[in-house]
This record gives sequence, structure tokens and C-alpha cells, in this order.
Amino acid sequence: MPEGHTIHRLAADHAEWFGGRAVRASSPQGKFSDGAALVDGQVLSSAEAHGKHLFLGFGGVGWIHIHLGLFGKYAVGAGTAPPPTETIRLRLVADGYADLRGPTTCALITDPEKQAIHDRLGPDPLRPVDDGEKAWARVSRSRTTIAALLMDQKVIAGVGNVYRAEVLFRHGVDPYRPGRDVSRREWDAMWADLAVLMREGVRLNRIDTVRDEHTPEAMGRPPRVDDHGGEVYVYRRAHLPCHVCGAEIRTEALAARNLFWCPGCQPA
DNA sequence: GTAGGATGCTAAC
DNA sequence: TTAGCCTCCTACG
Repeated sequence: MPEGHTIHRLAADHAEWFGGRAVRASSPQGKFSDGAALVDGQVLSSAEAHGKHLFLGFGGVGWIHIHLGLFGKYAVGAGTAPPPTETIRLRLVADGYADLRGPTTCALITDPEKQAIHDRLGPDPLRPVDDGEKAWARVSRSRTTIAALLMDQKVIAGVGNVYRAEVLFRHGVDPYRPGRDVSRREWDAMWADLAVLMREGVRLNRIDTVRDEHTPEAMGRPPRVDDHGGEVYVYRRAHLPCHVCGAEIRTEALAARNLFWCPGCQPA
């Protein structure tokens, strides 16, 4: 489930459930036993997100750096934690509990190591201090397709396969267009739109991108049924008719990821 | 029961 | 460009 909105939501949830409190930390799976032992009993002083990276701060002990990758999942809840299972990499318990499974990364890091991660990430539409200027500098000079650039975390942090497909659709941009052929106006609009969409994603904890006039209710069509769970225009809608123009949604693999777009609304 | 795919990324070729 | 990481869920027998 993890695009940037998921991680920002997790940071907020951790701040709410564990912030300022001493937490119990454990690694039922065993793969993070050493780190959990060092953090156990410490106070969670901050929880930050940058793109798809989550940082949990424990004062002098350092930071737990978490990246969910493709499979990683969090189960955060109130009350008593369920009996631990052997796939839980990290369990935090205070007033509530947070169980982490299947992450690409779960490691204890220092301040400089954390800074190095920030340094190699591009601006994040969900971080108030970030803006699209640095991203535009890269995009506007690149011959790489805009679809690939949007997925490059050094260019823009937090966008994944769903937001990529959806933002390109919403702005009528062909995914194969080279970055340098995207106009300033188009980029600014996409950046601003991503900030709105992703903030909504944090709030709802899912990705919804359809405008009011294209919702299932407004269009008299059945709601989307998909394990991804959000209302979208093109993501995983291959061969179905476009909600706007009726053309058949196309799909193609690009750099090992499935790309989805509407040839009618996003002409080459 | 098994295979395959998924909202990600890196290292190695 | 490909394999590998690592977990869960669905589709298909």
C-alpha cells in the first residue's frame, strides 16, 4: 500500500499513539532484535516522513529508519496488541500498538545517516517546506520520459505507480513525453495537484483521484472494486473504457512497472 | 495447494 | 535490463 501518503499517515499515527511516551519495542520475527532492544523503554521524540521513508526518533539512541518497499505493511491499532506472529519485524507498544511486516528496510541509524537519506531524495509534495522548483530543474532538462521522472525519488519523493498514472491522466500528459517537453505551466499544475491529492490520501488513507463530476454516483456507474480500494481514472483499469472519453485504457510495462494511460485524454 | 502479482528499490550483469 | 528482497492475497486447479 505504500506511496508517500501512506508513510506520512504512519508518521502522524506514530506521533499520536506513541509520541512523548516510553514504548516497548520487540522483534517477534527476530530480524531486528538488536535494534528493538536498544529502543525498548525509550521515549519516541519524533516521527517524520520524507517520500516513502519513515523515521522514528528516539533521542540519543538515534532513529529507526523504515522503508516498506513493495510488500511492507503496518498494522496500527488502539488497545492491546494481538498475539505476536513470526512475520512481525518490529512491534511498538504504548497506549496502542504498531506491527511492521515485510519492510525493505528497518534499521537503527544516526543523525548523519538520516541526513544522507534526505540529501538524496527530491522534494516531497507533502512536506510543507518543499517546493517543486528543484524537481522542475531536473524535469525540464531531461530527455527521460515524464513517467520515469515521476517515479524517480531523486527528482520527486513520494510519488508511486498509482499517483504517477493518475496525475498524468488528470493533466492530459502522455506518459512517454520527455521531461523537457513538459511545460512550466503543466509541471506547476501537476505538483500542486499532487500536493492536494496526496494530502487527501493521508486523510483517507487511500488513493482517490476522480473529480466530483466523474465519481461513480455522478456518472451512474458502479463503484470501483479493487484491492487498492480507491476511485481512480486509469490505474489498473487496462482495457476498460475511460471514464471521460470512453477510449480503451492502455497498459504497458515501463522500467518493470505497469504504466496505465488513456490514449484519448493523453495524446502523444 | 500452488502460482503469480502487487502502491518499491538496489545491486549486479 | 534482470534478479532478488519479502509478505499477503487472489485466481486457478
